[in-house]
Amino acid sequence: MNEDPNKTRELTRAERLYRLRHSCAHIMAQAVQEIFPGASLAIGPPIQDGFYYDFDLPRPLTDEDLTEISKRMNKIVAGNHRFVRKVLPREEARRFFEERGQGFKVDIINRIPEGEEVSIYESDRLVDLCAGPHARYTKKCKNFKLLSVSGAYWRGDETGPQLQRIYGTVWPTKKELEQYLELREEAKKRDHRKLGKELGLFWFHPWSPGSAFWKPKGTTLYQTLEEHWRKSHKEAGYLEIRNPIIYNKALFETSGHWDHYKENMFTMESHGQEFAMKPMNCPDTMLYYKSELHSYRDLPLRVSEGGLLHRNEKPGTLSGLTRVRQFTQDDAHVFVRPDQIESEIGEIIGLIDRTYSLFEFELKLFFATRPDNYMGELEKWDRAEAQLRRALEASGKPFKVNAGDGTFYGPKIDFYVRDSLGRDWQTATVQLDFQLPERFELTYIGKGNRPERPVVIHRAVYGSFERFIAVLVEHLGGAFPTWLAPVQARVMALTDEINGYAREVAAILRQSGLRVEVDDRSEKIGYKIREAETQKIPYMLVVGGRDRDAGVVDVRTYSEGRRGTMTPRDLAAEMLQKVQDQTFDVKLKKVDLWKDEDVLEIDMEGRGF
RNA sequence: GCCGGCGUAGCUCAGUGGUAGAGCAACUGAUUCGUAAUCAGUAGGUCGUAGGUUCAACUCCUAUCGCCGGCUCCA
Repeated sequence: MNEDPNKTRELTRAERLYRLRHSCAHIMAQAVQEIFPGASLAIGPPIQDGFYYDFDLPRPLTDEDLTEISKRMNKIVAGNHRFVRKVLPREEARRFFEERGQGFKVDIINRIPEGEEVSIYESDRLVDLCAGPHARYTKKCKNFKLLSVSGAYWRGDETGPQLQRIYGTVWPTKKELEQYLELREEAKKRDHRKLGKELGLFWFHPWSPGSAFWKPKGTTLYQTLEEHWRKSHKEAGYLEIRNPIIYNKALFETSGHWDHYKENMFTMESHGQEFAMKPMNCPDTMLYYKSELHSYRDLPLRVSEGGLLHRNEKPGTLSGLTRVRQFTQDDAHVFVRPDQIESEIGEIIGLIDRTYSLFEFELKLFFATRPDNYMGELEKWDRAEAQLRRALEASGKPFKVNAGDGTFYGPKIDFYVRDSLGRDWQTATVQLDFQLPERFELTYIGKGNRPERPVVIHRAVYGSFERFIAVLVEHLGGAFPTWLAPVQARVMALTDEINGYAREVAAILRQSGLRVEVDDRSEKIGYKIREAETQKIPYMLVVGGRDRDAGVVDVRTYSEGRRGTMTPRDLAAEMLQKVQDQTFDVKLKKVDLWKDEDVLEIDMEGRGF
C-alpha cells in the first residue's frame, strides 16, 4: 500500500474538494453496482461543483433509482471504509477488470502510457481503476446529494455506446451543501426563460424553434443595449455598415465556411443559384473592405456590423436565448497592419472592460495560443502572440494562458464573465485572423507603394445580444438599472379620482424621454405596489390627494424602498442623470461559493478517472 | 442528431379508460382605499399534432413537433 505523497502537507481547498468528489463518485458506483450487479463502469470524474459517473445499465434510471442509490450510499458512507490504493502490474490489472466484465476499464488501461503506474482503489466492496487521489475514509463524503440523470457517450463519441450519467454534488460541510442547493434554487428562480416570460420580455413559438420573439419590453431592453453598443463604438472610432444576410454560396466557398460549416447553415435554391443565410458577419465584411482601395494610413479600419445571423443548430441543442438559431452578434472587424496589433488589442480590451464594469461583472481573460493544426507562417504567429501578450500585460488585468487553445487561423483572447451567482459565461472574444485576408486577398497600399496584407481582428463585446441578455437577466435577477429598465417608472393613483394627476405626472416624465406607465385601475395601492414590485420596476410613484395638492409624488424605488416625496421635475432630473451616467442603481445579491477555489481546474483527460 | 423526462385555459398546475378542474390573470359589477394580493359574478380548453386500439381515450399504443436535463457539435 502506497502512502499518499501529499499527506504531509496542508491540502488546498481545490485539492480537498477533488478528493472528496472523486471519492463520492466511487461510493455512488458501488451503490449502482449493488442494484445492477452486472453494471459496467465507465468514468467518474469530479467536476466544478460535484461529480458524475457514467454507467452502462440494462434499463433507464428513474428518480426512484436515485433515491435508492442515495440510501445505499449513505450506508457505505456510514460504514466509514478506507480508500486503499494498490499498484498492479498492467497485465494483472487488465485481467482483473476483464474477468469482471469491465470493458471500459480495460480500454482505459490500454490507453495509459507505458511506464505509468496502473493503480486501483478499494473502498468497501468496490474496486475501481483509478489514479486517485482520494479521501481517506468514506465518511468524509457525508454531505452529498444526487442531482440528475442524463445520457452521455463513451469517450464523447456519438457513434459509441450510449451511457447513463448520474450527476451529484458533495461538500465538506453540511452548511456548504445547503448553500450550494440554495444557489441552485436561486439560479432556477432567475432562469432567464422564466423571467423572460414573467417580465414580458420575449417568447418562443414552435413554428420558429430557436428564434426569440421579442415583446415590446424585451425590444426596449434590446434596443437600449444596442444604443449603448452603437454609442460606445462610435466613440471608439468604429464605422457601422449594413450588409445583406443572404448570399450566393460563392461567398462561403471563398471564406471556407462552405467546406467546414455547411451543415450549420440554412441554404436555399433560387433561380438556379444556391444561397445561404450568413452564420457570421466576417465573410461579407471582407467584401466591404474589398469594395474600396485602402492605404496604410487608413488603418486600423474598424468596421462594425450587427447583422442578423442564422445557424442551423441541431434541434436537441436549442435552449432559451443562450442557444438559438437566429441572433445578432455585436460584431466588428478591425483591419490592421501587423505592427498595429498590440495597440488595437489594448483598445479593444479597454472597451470590453468598460462595458462589463457597467453591470458589476467580474471579467476573466484567457489567452489562447497557437494550436497544433495552425495555418500560416510560424513567424507571423510568434510576432502576433508576443503583441497580444504585451497588450494583455499592459491592460493590467490578470489573465491565464491556454496554450494551444487558439483557433487554426489565429490566437485569441476569450473573456469570461462571472455573474452574481458565481457562474462563468463566455461572452466577449477577440480573435486574430491571418487566414481570411489571404482567402479574400485583402490588401492595402503600403508605404513603399506596394500592396500589403492586413490582419483581421474579429471581436465582440457582448457576444450576441441574445446571449448577453440571458446572462444579464440571470445576473440581475431581472432587476435592471434604471437606464436599461424597459419600464423605468410606474405612476400609481391611490384612488380613481387621482388618475388625472397621475397621467399629468407621467406626461412630465415622458417628456423627458423616460419610459413610464400609469396604473389607473380601481385597485388598492397595496395591490398595485405588489404588482410593480414583481415586475421589478425601478421607480414606483404613488400619488394620492395629499401629493396632488402639494404637487409631488411619493417615491418608492425597487432598490431602496420607500423614499418620500419629491416634485415630478426633480424626479425627472434624478432619473435622467442616472440614464445619462448609466448608473448601476441595483442592489446586487451576490452568492459565490467558489470565491477562494477559483475554477477547479481538473484534468479529465488522461488518468483523472 | 443521441439518451431520458415533459406537453391540459393567457400563466402555474391537478386530473391514469366512462363525455375536462383549481388558483392567478382577463371581463362585468360593487368598493375609493396611503406602500407586496378588496369582494362578488361571468367568460375561457376539439387536453401539442396525426394516426391507431377500445362500446368509450386527456388517460393505452405508434409516429411527429416543441420544450426541459444532459451528451454531441460549436468556423
